[in-house]
Amino acid sequence: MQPEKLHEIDTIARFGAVLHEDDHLYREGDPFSAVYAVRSGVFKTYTLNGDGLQRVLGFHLPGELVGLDGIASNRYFSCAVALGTATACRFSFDALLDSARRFPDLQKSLLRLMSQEINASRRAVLERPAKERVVWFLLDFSRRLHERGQSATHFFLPMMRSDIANYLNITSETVSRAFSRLQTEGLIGIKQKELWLNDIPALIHLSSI
Amino acid sequence: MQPEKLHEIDTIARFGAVLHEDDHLYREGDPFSAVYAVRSGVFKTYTLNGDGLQRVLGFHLPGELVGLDGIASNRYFSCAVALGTATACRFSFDALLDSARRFPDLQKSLLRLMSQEINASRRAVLERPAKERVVWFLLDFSRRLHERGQSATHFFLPMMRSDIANYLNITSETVSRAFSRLQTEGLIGIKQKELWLNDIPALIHLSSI
DNA sequence: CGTAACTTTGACGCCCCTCAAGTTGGGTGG
DNA sequence: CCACCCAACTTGAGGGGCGTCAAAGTTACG
Repeated sequence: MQPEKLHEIDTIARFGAVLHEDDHLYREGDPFSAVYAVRSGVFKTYTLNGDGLQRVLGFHLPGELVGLDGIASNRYFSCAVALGTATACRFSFDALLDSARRFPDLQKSLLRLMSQEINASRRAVLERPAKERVVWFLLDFSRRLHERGQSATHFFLPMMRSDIANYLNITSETVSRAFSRLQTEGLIGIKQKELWLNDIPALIHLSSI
Repeated sequence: MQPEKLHEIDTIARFGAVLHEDDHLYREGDPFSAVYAVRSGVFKTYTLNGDGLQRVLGFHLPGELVGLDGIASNRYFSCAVALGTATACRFSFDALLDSARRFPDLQKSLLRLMSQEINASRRAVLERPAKERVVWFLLDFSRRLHERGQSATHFFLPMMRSDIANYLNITSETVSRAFSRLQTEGLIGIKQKELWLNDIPALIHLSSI
């Protein structure tokens, strides 16, 4: 959103407490009353299928909005959990709607944000082979970190391999094998959760998204 | 949306001409100025990838809204084409936004519609085996027809096998084999584009969505 | 009736899932 | 501080589902 609107937003925002690993912003089925803007750290959103297993919907960095999926049924459609220490800013949805009515720019921003989610490129990548999905994930994460002033070539992956795998709809073994292969090819370096992207152009060529 | 709001909507709606097979409501990249409500017939939405191939995003029945994806970038993100004779109702987006400001219920309806698209169950089904995808497609189409007063057990599929396949991210051969298998199992009957669902409970059990 | 587009069916191969075993690293308690 | 434990990660072997390729069957339309 535009910086000149931030003072408007502040009037309806309530800052939440500091969250730690496994703390939830909200859970699937909770009554919907607010959306949250990530302020620091990384959040994971997921739903639970019939067997109680997670289906990872996304990883959310500072500045991104979570909870919009609750609009549809007045209950949250997903769970949002902190991956490590994190903070988020709460926006009462009723107040946000009211402001949106009075400020057309805010209304448009809200609609634009939701429209972007509908068009999300993640859907396209789920139709590609496993290796391309993994490369796309790394490039997407890198780009979003870079947009927030962090290094695009050296960063940490706060989530487990199984979360990445679940998000990309492949198995953690396949993610592991893809990482290993990319490392022996020299395109990335990886040590635990620490990651280097050595040849972003080559990676972009590989992902072809 | 609520019937009691329809007279409001009519004031901003402009009825378009009758469309025929292959006529487009809009094309990817066109400047975004309006959304469309399907009034009769079926529309297909799709994007074009780098090689000029289609990627089918959805099939849209009377009462459903298409074109919302254009909000994100002020240009349509997809193409919308009629599958046979069809009509659609045009809503100027600026007028719609203005009305949404004055009528909170309309604002909420719009947001709810978009939120539903974000949560669309289609995403979940793309993570299932081919046969389940096909069964889900049939059940989804059947349900939506039934909600519009048509038969849930006997109907026509206006799209080609390759469109169904593309939509479900499998090949048309796999769709064909799934149809054949379901027919020999007695769960469906299929002759050209004419379809019977003989055992919906069994099909629901198969799709497990 | 002929042609082109669509659909169906079969054979084959590869990618990725499953299953299994081994390795690594962080956390805990003695 | 060290030994232990458990979760997470890595690596390998084997199998099955689905894509690819090919060919025959079917329908629409001139």
